[in-house]
Order: sequence, then structure tokens, then C-alpha cells
Amino acid sequence: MIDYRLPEAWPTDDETALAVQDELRPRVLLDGSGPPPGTGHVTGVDVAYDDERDVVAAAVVVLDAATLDVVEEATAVGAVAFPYVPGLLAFREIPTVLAALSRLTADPGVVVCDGYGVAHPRRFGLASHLGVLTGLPTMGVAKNPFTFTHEAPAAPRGSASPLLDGAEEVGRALRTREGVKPVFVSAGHRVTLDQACAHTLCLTPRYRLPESTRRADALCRSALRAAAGRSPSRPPGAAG
DNA sequence: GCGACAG
DNA sequence: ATCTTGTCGC
Repeated sequence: MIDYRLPEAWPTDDETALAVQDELRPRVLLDGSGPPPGTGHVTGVDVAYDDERDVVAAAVVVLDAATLDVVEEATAVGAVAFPYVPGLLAFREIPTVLAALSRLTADPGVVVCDGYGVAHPRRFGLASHLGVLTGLPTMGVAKNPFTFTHEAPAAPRGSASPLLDGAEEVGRALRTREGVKPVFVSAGHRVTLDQACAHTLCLTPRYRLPESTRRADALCRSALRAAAGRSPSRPPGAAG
């Protein structure tokens, strides 16, 4: 069990956050030293919010990469540490994610984030940031193209087209289900773009989104309800 | 200056 | 992300 600790000074404003990204970006490795797709463990990470009550819940779910069976789960609840700012998502999600990861006993293997890795305005998105702080191999699978451009990939599952920032390929639009909107894959840390796409296809035998993120999404939502959301439609004055 | 913008 | 009814389809 590893205690993934949050850096002492976590940014509170945009300016400092940008400086932190510039400082940590050089530590990103895209050497493919992570485990081969379909082997070992794959861990899904996701976060849910109740900004109204200033509560955030993170969930991490470790899967057997070969069978996609759940090996272990963990959650953590905390206070919202940063507002949502496009390009600074990591500062909002990472504190609680690290707390949840620290509660795991199993080796996380490759960590799959809901968002981007190096496909980022400054090449340092959530997945890359999490990878640098933990040393774990990470990658990102996002549901939207963010600010990047792409051509629609061919209809068959497995088809892909480059996700571009100008002329640079920062990620890939990958079709995980025939005829269905693609997902947007990018490398995070210690994982190549090709490996990230291969991992994604291993994780999507049935649904558009990776089994890892689907599991983590369901878990962080229930954790949030347990922590902050009493019956949402309970009339004022009722017991509870 | 204005709009767009991972979750 | 989150707010939300019904609806089409396997």
C-alpha cells in the first residue's frame, strides 16, 4: 500500500497552477514502460461533485486487465479544492483521487483517467499530472475533443483518426463501438499513444466508454450520495 | 473584444 | 460535472 501524497503547496489560483504545470511537464515520460495492454491490472478513476455543498467524491476501481473483473475498489471524499477551469482540471480532481488511490492494496497497473493526458494546451493534462505525481503509468480517455480538431474515424470499431492541435497529433479519436461517437485517447505518463489506444480497445468489449471508467463513475456517484446527498426530494422538515 | 473550452 | 421525462432499441 502506497501513500500517494499531495504536494505541500497545492495551487489556489490560476496563475500558480499554470506555473506548476510548466514546472512538472518536463517530467512526463512517454517511453511505454507501463504494462502491455491486456495484462496485469487496469485502474479506472473518476470524480463526482456537489459544488452546492462543496463536496467531491473520487473512486478508483482496479480491474484484471484480461478478464475485466473487479479486483479492488476504493473511494475518498473531500472538499472541492479548485474551480473548474478548462486546462486546469487536474487541480480540481487530483487531491481526492490521490486519497482514494492511497487506500488501495493492489497494484493499480495502468491508470485510466476521465479526461486528457498530453492532449492539453500545455501538454500536461489530468492524466499526465497524476502520472508524474504518482510515478504510475497513466492515460486519458475523454468523451469530448476539447479544443482539438479531428476527422471522423471510419465506422468500424477500432478505426481511429488523429486528434490535432494544429499539425501536431496530440491524441486520437478512437471508435470503440461501430457507428457510435468515438472517444478521445491520449497518453498520460509511461504509456505511448498506440498503447493507450490498445488499452482502450481492451476495455471496451461492449460499451463506448472503458469498463474502468464506467465502474469508477458509478462508484464515485454513490459515494457522493452517501456523503452529501440525503434524499434530494425530501420535503423541508421531514425526518432524515 | 468575443466565443470555445476535458470534467 | 450537474439539472432532468420520456423514448427508442436490444
